Amino acid sequence: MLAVAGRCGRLDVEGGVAIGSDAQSPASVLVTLAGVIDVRTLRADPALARDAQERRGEPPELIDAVLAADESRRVAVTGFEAMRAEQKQLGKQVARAQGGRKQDLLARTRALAVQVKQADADRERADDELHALLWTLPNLAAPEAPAGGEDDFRVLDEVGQPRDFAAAGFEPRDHLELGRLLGAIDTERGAKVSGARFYYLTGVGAQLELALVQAAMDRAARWGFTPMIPPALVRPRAMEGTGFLGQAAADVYSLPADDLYLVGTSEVPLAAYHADEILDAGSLPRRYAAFSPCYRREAGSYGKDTRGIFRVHWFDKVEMFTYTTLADSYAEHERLLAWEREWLGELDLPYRVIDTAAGDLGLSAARKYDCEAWIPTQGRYRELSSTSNCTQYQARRLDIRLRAESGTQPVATLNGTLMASARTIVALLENHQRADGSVRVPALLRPYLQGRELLEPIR
RNA sequence: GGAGGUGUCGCCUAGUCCGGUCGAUGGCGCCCGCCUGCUAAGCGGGUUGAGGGUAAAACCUCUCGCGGGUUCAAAUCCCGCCACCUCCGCCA
Repeated sequence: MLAVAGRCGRLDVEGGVAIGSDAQSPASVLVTLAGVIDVRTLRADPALARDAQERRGEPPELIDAVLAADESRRVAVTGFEAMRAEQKQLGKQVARAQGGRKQDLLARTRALAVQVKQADADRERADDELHALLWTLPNLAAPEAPAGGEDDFRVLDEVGQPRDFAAAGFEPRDHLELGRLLGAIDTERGAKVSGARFYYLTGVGAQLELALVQAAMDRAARWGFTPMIPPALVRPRAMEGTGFLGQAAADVYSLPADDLYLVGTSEVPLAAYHADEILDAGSLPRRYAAFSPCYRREAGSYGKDTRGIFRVHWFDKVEMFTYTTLADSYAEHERLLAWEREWLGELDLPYRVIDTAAGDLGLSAARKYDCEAWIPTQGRYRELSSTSNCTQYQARRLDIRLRAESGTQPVATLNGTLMASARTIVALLENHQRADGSVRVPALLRPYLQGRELLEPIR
């Protein structure tokens, strides 16, 4: 749900070979792989990087362009620095010199100043060119991620049994119809006021969302996450740093008059939270759970999921986010998945877990698991939550480091949905409905709904 | 929205009027060593980050909120921006 599938991820993958999941230690492999965005590592082993690009379905030539830009940059840097050093030396002599000798020095140094300025401009241009190229590179797909595109995911697990409504003797209503019966969802007025893909949660619908949010935040806090309510409008830096202005740019709402963006997920403000900071290794992992609205333009999804509130321009979400070391990130990814599963289990929803294919990863993810809940009226599993290991990709862009004995190094960042409101409501209503249109409240939510066990149709 | 003030290496701070001797003072904290039954105190040293360079060093460059300008030379002068603080106005 987080990553909006984009153009880059759609290219056909040819010869993309996923290294089997039995590959020894994922950590040891990825320590080197994840550093690819670091030019020096890339310089040291370009073949590895080219190969990684191909597995994602991306053009490997980009790596060579980066290397060329890097070479030019180093030439420019060396040239500038040599001149600048001379200028500083002469400058010191100028300060001490007198009379004619001073005039001679000034003449030399004046000429040099022009050259230094030129060299500095060259260096800056070379720097910008390298930087621009580097920022177009996506993170490297983990060797374990299945090769291919959107449909090439691997199913890791299925939990629970989809209900047999035929056996129960009634035809399931879809969430929109249930929402009307319960007085919980109003899409007509949502469209009147804001347009297509907008809605009002009304009455018990509003209460249900608040219950879900509170239950999710309470759980996250219990698991050790620091509760957060972050800003939903951010500067370009935060958006770029998290990789959302690349392939997903068309799905981002922007406010050009104020140079701000509406976030599609609180992953953005949570990742940028520690931008430009150096964290003590001892303070990791740092875990945050944020409640925020999420805004998505859903460009390119015309005609998809147009009924109800399954795919909307705005919803609220409780998101988990972790800062940790690269070495720990793989285990943390599994932990985030485990928490997502625990949550879905407590909601009594049948779901499956998939391992997203390399070509369907967002710009910044190295690996992504989605949890998909069964939607009875659609007869299939649909994404309810998603967790990504972004390794050091976002941390490099946002300059978030950790202090270790051997200097500093980028941290690893991970994110995972705990509760995305609109879709969770869809899944709850449809899966827990009864013949009379009432809906059973899972035990976990009852304390947050005044003990109610059933949501009843109004009138 | 209006007026004023502030922004220095983890924290605090000197320097900015009068440009070069300031990559930058001092204290706290932290690290290493000495000393000491132990701890504390004391003594000596170290302690921004990044890039280039090297086998590794040496060495060089950049970094005083950010960006630009003036100058042979900018923490220091000029311009713009940002953030924070105070006061006034407005407002959920």
